[in-house]
Amino acid sequence: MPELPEVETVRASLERKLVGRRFEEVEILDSRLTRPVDPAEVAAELEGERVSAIDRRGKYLIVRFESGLVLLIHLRMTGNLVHSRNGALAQAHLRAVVRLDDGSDVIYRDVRRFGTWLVLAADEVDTYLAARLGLEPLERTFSARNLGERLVGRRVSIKAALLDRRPAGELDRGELGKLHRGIRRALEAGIARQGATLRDYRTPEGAAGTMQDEFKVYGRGGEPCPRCGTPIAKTRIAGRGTWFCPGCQR
DNA sequence: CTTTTTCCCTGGACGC
DNA sequence: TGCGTCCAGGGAAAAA
Repeated sequence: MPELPEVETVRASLERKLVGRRFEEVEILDSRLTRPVDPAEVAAELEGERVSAIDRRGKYLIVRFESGLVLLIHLRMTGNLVHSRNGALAQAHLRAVVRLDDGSDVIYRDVRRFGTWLVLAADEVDTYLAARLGLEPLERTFSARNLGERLVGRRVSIKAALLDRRPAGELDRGELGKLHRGIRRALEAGIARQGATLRDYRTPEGAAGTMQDEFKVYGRGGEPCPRCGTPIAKTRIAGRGTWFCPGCQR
């Protein structure tokens, strides 16, 4: 599933290929992608637009055009952007195709159809994202202190970052510092390895990431922990599968 | 307000 | 070989 490192990998790749290019022809084949907006309307809005920048905020890709128009893409579970110089022939689960002015194509595939494309005006983007996202974890604005501030009063576990099952609001300063550093290190390692390919994720060049090779517990229920040998346990937190070592991560 | 559950969606794994 | 069931999970929305 595309997490932040995967989305950053996609962003960096598309930035190299798309900035300065014009969207000559846009075809949206799945109406779920733009729902509730008519896909033909979105396609018509995008045609003729020239890309000025590709940014990212959280897991959102932000395609900015010279006109000020913005295309916000979220890959959700299985969304996949591929850059191709040989057309979009017979791709499975093809949901959209963008023909660029250099003759190449950006192909959007999505097995499970959770991904979204949303067109906004430039001045709407910050408001839209701010309502949905917290601080950007690799920016300077994200500090251990403001991480702590956001956890005050929260009683749920910190699973998002660490499989520590204590209430998130009870972390002291030292623990917040460790969590903060851990979040950044994990994200940076993921970006350096082009993301993790557990099943569907691929870079726009079609390559798999390698971060999954670094995972120590994910998907390894019952296997011995590589650090202490305790069998890895699986539980469910906030509706999501969660693996952890009961020896190292109590 | 916070937290939990349900929903969306498909394909792969598994049991019979 | 085939069919039913479960699971994966980001995020919105509904329920608690």
